[in-house]
Amino acid sequence: MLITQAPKGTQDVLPAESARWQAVESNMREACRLAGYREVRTPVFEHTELFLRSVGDTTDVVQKEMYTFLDKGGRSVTLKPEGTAGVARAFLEAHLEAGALPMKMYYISCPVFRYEKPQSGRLREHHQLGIEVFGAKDASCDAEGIRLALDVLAASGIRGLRVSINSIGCPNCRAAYLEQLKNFLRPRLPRLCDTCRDRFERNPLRILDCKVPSCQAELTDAPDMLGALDEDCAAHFESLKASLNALDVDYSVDPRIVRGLDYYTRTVFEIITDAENGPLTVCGGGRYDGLLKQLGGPELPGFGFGMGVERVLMVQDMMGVRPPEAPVADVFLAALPGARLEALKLLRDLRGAGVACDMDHAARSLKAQFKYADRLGAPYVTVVGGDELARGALRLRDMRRSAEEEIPVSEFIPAIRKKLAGEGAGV
RNA sequence: GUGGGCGUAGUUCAGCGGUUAGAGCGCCAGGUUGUGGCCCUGGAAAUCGUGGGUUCAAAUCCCAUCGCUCACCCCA
Repeated sequence: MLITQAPKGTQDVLPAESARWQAVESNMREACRLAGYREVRTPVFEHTELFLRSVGDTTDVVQKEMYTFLDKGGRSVTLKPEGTAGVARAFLEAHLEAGALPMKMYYISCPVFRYEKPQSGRLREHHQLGIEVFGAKDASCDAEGIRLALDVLAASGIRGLRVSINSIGCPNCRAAYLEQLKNFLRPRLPRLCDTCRDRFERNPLRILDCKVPSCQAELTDAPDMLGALDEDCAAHFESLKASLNALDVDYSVDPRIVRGLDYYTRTVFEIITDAENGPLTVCGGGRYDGLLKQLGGPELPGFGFGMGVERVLMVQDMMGVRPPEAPVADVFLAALPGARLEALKLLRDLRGAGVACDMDHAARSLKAQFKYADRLGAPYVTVVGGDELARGALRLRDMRRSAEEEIPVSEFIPAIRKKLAGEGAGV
């Protein structure tokens, strides 16, 4: 039994996996650079009050999933359960509304925490990539964000995802719709399932998404939100669809997309794939025009999304997308006894010339050093020492071709660089 | 929070009442005293998750507990 164990619902990213993370992250950075987003980093924890007022104090996320605790000063703080609130707070605190608007920001592999029972694709700590834009009211902003998310996924080798969009209107038309929906449901309540009856007061929109067939049967004539949008919200939704078309985004309108965070207005969307156990959302987001005002700031619109890094990697696995493994070292220096200091000097010279190289640090036999080099994936191993070194040369072994040659020390670095440059072209 | 499944070498698993608990892969060593991968030989490695109970006898049956995992809820 090990004396240590990672906390429930957490995952280590071990050296063998970290390159995959970095690849997704660099795809995000590049897409954001091209689209004029700049990185923002905010604290891992915030005042609990921030989430109560943004995410919403009646949501499941706030009511039962937050990591909330008192610090030693008696302040209630919470590990962030999502990315938007902290960025909104930072935007307001730094008075970025006084600068150029819209302000387009992104974040990379931001840890987020939710106290849930872990299962496939769901962790207590996971990481999100995302964007937040403040001060852009047009639906072209929403479409641009969705396009960006798809571009990041495509660059990460993932295709064939479904984009589902919906509009949940503004507080005015949504309130009217909810009344309409509840009036429709009230007489049918006895025939709905237990969870739906529970949802009636808490979150009636969710009932539309119930998977129980008998509930679905009751809902065939239910009013939908899209039909209840007011004029401005309907126009915004039409504009969103036109913008997505302009950006070549294939989407479908899904009136059941709701989202579990209170701050959303108008546009909500999800990017979904089919996992073994059913649909899996890899990215979700939408518009939050009332958020800054609600936090005591100016009335400025907002839009953003969060993308789950672990889920993206999961989809890559499902689709067999596996980035090629880069060797840990391009050249491994296998030192013979008595030549370790020579090897160490050569190591520094090679690195100074930009060659990734490594050597043994465990006084191992030549055989063991070769074995280690092989496991690092090193394409070249150089034997340092012995007769060759005595006459001013090094023996270079090409591990894949099992061929060896002797190179004078003075020509060694240019020679190895030339070989590696050839590799780069071939790959 | 509710409900399933599973805990046996580093790992994937077999064994499911009866001597000293096995295998594949991995690991270490040797075959090759200056050379990896393949092959051969040998070796190390398990208080059978933990605690209690039943039994002449428990990895195996029962109970509890902890852990992992999957689904619901919700979400990335």
